[in-house]
Amino acid sequence: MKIDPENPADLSAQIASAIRDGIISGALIVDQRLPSEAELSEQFNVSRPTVREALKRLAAQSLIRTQRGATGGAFVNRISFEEAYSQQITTSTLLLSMNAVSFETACEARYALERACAPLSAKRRTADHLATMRAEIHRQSQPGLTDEAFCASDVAFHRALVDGAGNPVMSYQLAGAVEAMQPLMNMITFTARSREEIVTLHGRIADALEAADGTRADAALCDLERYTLGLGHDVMAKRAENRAKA
Amino acid sequence: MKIDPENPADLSAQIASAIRDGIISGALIVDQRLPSEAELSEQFNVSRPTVREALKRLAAQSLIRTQRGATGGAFVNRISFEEAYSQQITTSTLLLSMNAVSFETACEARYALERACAPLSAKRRTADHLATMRAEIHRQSQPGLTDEAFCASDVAFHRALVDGAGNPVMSYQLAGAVEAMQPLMNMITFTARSREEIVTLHGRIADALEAADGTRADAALCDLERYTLGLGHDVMAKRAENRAKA
DNA sequence: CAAACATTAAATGTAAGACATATGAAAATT
DNA sequence: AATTTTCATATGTCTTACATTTAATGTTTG
Repeated sequence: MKIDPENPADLSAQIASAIRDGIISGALIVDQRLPSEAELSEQFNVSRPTVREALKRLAAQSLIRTQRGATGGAFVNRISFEEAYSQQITTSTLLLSMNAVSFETACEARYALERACAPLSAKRRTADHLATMRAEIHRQSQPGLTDEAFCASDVAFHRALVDGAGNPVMSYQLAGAVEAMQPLMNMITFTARSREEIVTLHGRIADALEAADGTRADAALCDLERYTLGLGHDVMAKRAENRAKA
Repeated sequence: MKIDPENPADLSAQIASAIRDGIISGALIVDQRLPSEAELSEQFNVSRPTVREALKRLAAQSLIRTQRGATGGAFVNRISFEEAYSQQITTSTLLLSMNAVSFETACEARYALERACAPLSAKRRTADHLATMRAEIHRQSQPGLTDEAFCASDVAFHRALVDGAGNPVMSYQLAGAVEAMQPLMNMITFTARSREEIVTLHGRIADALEAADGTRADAALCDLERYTLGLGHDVMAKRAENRAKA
């Protein structure tokens, strides 16, 4: 693991890569302490700042954590679901916003994956999950809500649905799909009428999950997808119209 | 964006965070050049190494790329699907291996998500996707194959299935779910009998997709999930047995 | 003897200055 | 006019130094 070619380009990247491989392969165990920066710089025959750059790269991926002080150092980090969530979300969000992914494509992916959670969530959702969903539905029906707050509540509702499946791996995977849609959804101006429609559909979903009826939940999600897609189309059409005027 | 509290802890993390926010919020556009390291260090009132550590953090997330030379510098990077894939995969793999996720949980998540692709893939898969799947099935029926190679081919088969849905966002999301399972699958010793069974099930999936029959593909995936789960249980049981002996 | 306090050592965090190297653009030469 | 040379700029790296945090050690005192 501790080798380094003579290639004098991007030493810090190479070192980061070597350590990363050690972690992935299991040669470095969780909570194990890496050698100190001084020792690493000796091992790799580079200066301490170079080692530090490498360590910062790994810290950015939550692969290590550092601690100051006498017993400090860099430790292999047990990547938590929370950290993985947030990385997933930033990556997904940027991927969508930077690559001109169409509303349809993102929407299709999101609902296809979410529908995969529906039958599991119908079986396993707890009273807690249902309560969260009902609370978000109630919030969504408040008249004074801004569009952003409405979207945020929408995300919270859908997260409760996904978490109801009781499978943390699915929650993690879905985090990206659900949250990354929010910027796209934020572009939509929700009329009173459309909010009402969405609240109704959310209610149908919650009812189905409460009745442990996965099929009905799936159907409601399909309807919601269709409706959301329609809203998106309207917005895009209006934008095209405005562009034509200008 | 260019502010920094007096908190003298983790300056490089704060700077990275500030720039990251700028990218996410859209204040910094793709391909836009950041100020030079010297300028940044002046703006933030820190030294150049500190700025560099911050930039390396961002580079590790593929948020920026750097270029040497006269017109060089740090540029906001358009995160490609490829890069997002590989980040997804390392994060997912580590998350699973470090958090004692059970084989059942991972398996359930993977097949639930994969089944979400089935109906879309039945509609849209190209001849290319089918050819890849057939080729992998053929490879899987070769007798001399190692277990690792068998698993790798399995992953390739399932990726073709997922890609067949023609939705890059789904392919991205699924990359983690499918590839992160591989280390868990690699622990399984595949007998000739079990390989035969899996190849048969893969054949059924390919047939269903060729016939554009999403329902049949879904059923075959369900069977495959059940069978895989059974294999996993056998392995775990044998391990427990061996532990009891020792 | 024990507890509170001070000291110390080891590690990361930050700074400053220097040199190496890559690279595009301008200037000089043929 | 085309080619070569020079040069300025920016990143990549090294060296050295100091600041800060933190736990262990040593010391003093009740």
